[in-house]
Amino acid sequence: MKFATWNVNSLAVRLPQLIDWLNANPVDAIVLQETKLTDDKFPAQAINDAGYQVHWFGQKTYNGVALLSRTPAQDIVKNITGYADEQARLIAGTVGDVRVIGAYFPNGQALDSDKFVYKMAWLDGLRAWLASEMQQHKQLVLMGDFNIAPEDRDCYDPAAFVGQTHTSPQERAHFQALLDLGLTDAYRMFEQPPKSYSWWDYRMLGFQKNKGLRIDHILVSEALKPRVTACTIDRQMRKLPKPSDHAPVIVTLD
DNA sequence: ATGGCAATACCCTATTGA
Repeated sequence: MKFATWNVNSLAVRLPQLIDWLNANPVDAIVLQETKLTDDKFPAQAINDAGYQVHWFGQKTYNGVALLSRTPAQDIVKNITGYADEQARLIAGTVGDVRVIGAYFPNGQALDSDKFVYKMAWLDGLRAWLASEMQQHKQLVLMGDFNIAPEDRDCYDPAAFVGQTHTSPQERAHFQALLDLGLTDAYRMFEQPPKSYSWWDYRMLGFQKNKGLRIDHILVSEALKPRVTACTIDRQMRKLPKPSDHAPVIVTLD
């Protein structure tokens, strides 16, 4: 069984890459972030034709998420129950015996910005909802673009990020709080190449110089953890013409 | 050594991303 997450940075632009990727990587489910499409513009037919069921939840210009699965997903939830949000950032569904949650965490922009206040409140809301969700679904995976680099080794230059978002103690405390709920970072269950990242800035030859961040994550519940056999980042996607700035992350389970 | 991007909306320059 395989699950994946990918921030596509506009599904309108990245749809051909997604279809090609699904053909080459027949995962059981994948969650997408930053589709940047209103619901009426979502390319459901092309995704169905590729062999996937899909639920989506979007808005114009920003955000937007989707859950694709080979078998139909049940009990779909959009955004965080109990946290009123104007932005389309989360979608959940049950695929087989696993509760799959796909999320596009807020960026935060700057530590002193209103957007950072929103990021903290959103994370509070996520944790509260997730705690109850995990009680109802022992086999659960939370994946997406977390916009948090959990450790210094997840950032190409930790010193340069001091005072900025993505690596701040506040954000890392929130990431740890998710782990404390009983979740495990699937990527770190295995030995990985040093300087492994999932996002590289389009500017400054970020990818060519491997100046990146590992901010796209797959967290698994205790019940799911023993089934995990691999977790990888598909860097190849970042090498294509017109790439997303994020690479897909894939987890394999027994 | 430095700086180098992309997508969207709306009206061609601004905003946002991370």
